[in-house]
Amino acid sequence: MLDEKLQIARHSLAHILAKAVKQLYPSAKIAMGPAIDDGFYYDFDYDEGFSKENIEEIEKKMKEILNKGEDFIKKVVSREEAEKLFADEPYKLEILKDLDGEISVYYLGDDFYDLCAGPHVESARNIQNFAYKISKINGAYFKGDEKNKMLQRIYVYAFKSKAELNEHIQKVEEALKRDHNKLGRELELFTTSPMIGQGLPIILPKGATILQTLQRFVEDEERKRGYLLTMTPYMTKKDLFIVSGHWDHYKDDMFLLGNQEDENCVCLRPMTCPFQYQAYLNKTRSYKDLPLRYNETSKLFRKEASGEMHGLIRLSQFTLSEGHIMCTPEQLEDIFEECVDLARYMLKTLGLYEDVSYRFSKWDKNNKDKYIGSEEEWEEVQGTMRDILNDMGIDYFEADGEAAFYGPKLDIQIKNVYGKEDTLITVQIDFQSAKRFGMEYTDKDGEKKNPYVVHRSSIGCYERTLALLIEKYAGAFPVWLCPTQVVVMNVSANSEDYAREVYNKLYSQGFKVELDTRNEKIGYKIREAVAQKIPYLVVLGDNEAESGKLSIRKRGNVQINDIVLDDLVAMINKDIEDKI
RNA sequence: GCUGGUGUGGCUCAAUGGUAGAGCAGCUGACUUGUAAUCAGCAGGUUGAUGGUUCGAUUCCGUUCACCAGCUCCA
Repeated sequence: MLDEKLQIARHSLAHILAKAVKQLYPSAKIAMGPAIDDGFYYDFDYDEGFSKENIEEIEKKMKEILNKGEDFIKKVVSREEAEKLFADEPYKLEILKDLDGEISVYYLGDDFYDLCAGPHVESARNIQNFAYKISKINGAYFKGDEKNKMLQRIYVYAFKSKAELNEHIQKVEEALKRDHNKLGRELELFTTSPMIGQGLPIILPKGATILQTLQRFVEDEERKRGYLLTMTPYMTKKDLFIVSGHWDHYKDDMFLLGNQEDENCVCLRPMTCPFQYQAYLNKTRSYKDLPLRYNETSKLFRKEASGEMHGLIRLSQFTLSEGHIMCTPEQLEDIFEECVDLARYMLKTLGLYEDVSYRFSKWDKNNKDKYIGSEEEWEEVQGTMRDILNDMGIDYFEADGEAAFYGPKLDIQIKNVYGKEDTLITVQIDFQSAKRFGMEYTDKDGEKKNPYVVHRSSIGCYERTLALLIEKYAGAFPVWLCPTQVVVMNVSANSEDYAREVYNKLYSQGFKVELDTRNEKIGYKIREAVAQKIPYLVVLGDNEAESGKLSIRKRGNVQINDIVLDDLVAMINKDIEDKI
């Protein structure tokens, strides 16, 4: 829970910022400035843009204003008065239009006032001890609408004390060291190429090894849970997506081969759903066949806006642990729970369970064009979903306008090191597709009925998951996921044969092991292995060669001398079995 | 897509209008060394690309591509 008083103080500081900017740059127009998790921001329309020098001026001016200790004085005004007061502030007038009820203006001294509902601290004196620092300045659309003008958003960290501020700044710096985009490249997990283009990373051998381990794990677990694996095409005639509704609702996000008007136009698939429906349609289904669980490790292709793609989080081509379950209405709740259970099992195994939040993503009834199905149907299925979520005791938050075009979703959300939230896993109820594709089952009573379709991912997008794992573990992955679990190295040429022998034994145990015989660079190669976060280094010299034992260095700088190979094998196996 | 930033060998960084340079990594040879650096040598760059200004551009300007953050959109 956010500290309400703290948020009021931060929001009050936002007005101090606005006043400072207005005094320094009178031509700047003010928009709005709410409190956020680590401070506040304020949006300005200032065509010159704010420079680095401006930042210092602004911070200094804020201090000056704070030191005056003026009171925040509220005045309730009529709409006409407000329009007069803000005649020169077009964004305030725009905001005014959306207001109904009491219109309040807050004064801070004689020379500054702002249209704001409040609440604020009583006086700037109350927040004089706050520590703040402008963290970044970025563009942001007025009212979050890309059709509106892009304004300059000044983000400011704000905390009760200098110590808290510094602690936060340090925390942010530490977090950024785990940035998957930097670390993932350093650890040689992936790279990108300008010749290939945006959103199309090259997964390097170490990254590929991790993804392979993950994929095998996921597919094995899904099989245990009753899923049937499909392998469906990467592309299709557009007919498939016309029936599914994607052609109308998703065409702009698809890669199309050939002229889209042409009958032979081919689409690269942005999702696997309708392909698996065709598998369902392969023969007549009875209620006895349900639930029918299909899974597929799918390569998907989505045309994203150029500014959207980054690192391994948002890609043009990505791999989804995708699945669809066809079930009867009676089975829906159990199936939904089973999907959430699978997702949670995956999160626990990966160590991400504590890091996620649950979003109940609903449609936007003011934007019906974006969806298929009637209002009654939407309200009904969302009601069903809410009941299930409540029955499960999931602590979720609701979000309007985040549903898929065919149904509501439970999105499992996670934040990256920048605090940006993305969907990791999703479970969706689809009440439309079966009808559209004529998917039926013969029920006990002999009636043909449409099944529900539950769309779900089990670890979500593999690339994105890898990104979050890099950040979670700062590259020091759990041993079962490590692309290199053991490095064997020799101190001098004398011990090279022994190192080879140990390497071969470990290799034959199935471990991911590397041999490094550049003994003339022993210091360097150890540092290199440490930097690569290798779980086990086996360093061998004359002593070990003679005794037939091993000296190892475990990740975290734990030195263990004179153990036998079987001990090491047991240690690694235990790590692998424990997963985390 | 929009706003802003960045782009010099594999990596970390120099050079700022005047012949692109260093350390590490790599390769060759010597050394055989026990946890932050053994020695010597070699090789590696149309300074992301492209157009312009200039006697001369890595440096200034335009365009473009890529990377990063934010907004918008989304797995």
